[in-house]
Amino acid sequence: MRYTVPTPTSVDELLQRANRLTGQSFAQLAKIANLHMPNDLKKDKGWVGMMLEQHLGASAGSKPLQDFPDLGVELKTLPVDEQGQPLETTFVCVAPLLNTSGLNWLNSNVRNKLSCVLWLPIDGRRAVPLAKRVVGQPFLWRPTNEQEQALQSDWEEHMDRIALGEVESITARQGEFLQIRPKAADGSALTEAVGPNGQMIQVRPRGFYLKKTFTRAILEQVFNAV
DNA sequence: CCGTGATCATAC
DNA sequence: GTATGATCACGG
Repeated sequence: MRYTVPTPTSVDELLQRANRLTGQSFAQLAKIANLHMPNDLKKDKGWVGMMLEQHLGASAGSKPLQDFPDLGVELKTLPVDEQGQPLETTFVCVAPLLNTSGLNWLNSNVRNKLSCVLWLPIDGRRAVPLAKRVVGQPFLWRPTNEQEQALQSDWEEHMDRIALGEVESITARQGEFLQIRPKAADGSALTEAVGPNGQMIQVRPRGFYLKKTFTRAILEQVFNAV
């Protein structure tokens, strides 16, 4: 039997539910959800995120939508170290490589996903057994105008390259806060893109990721507000 | 294969 | 030490 929670009908309800997870260990939460507790995340990289989705009643599925479409809220776990600093970049969504002419920042998937995020900091310390790690203090975040402009600038730079057939020349070093990196099941995954001479080429699918400097600033803004 | 959830692990 | 490029699992 699968553990299901009804999808929250308000942001307040979602926040209350998220707050109740604070301090709970992954072992406790796995038991409640009737989930197998892996020893590590080597072969279960998305385990924590999916478990927490279940606890919060996120709509299942892999649609390119927010986790709580009716509330306009996206859920993101953020693994942090002992000092509360992000341990990983944050995946946002797949990067469109084809038919990009009608796309702009305002209708982009990146903006939609990041317009309102329920961040769930989690203990990401590898030295701590997975079962003993705990959920941190969740918080709801909307980008400031400044943050959104920075993201838009990066997004436009990346999309220009893609539109010009330069996807293969994009590296993760580009973009101040938003980077593009491969995103695939393995090296055999291929998708179509525009090549340097406007022809179709096959490339590894790409995804948008937030660099750690960006999520670190969000954490500081929220927890170290002076 | 695509998009969801991400972390792994090696090159730097 | 850490970021980049690679990879893992799953539902559809």
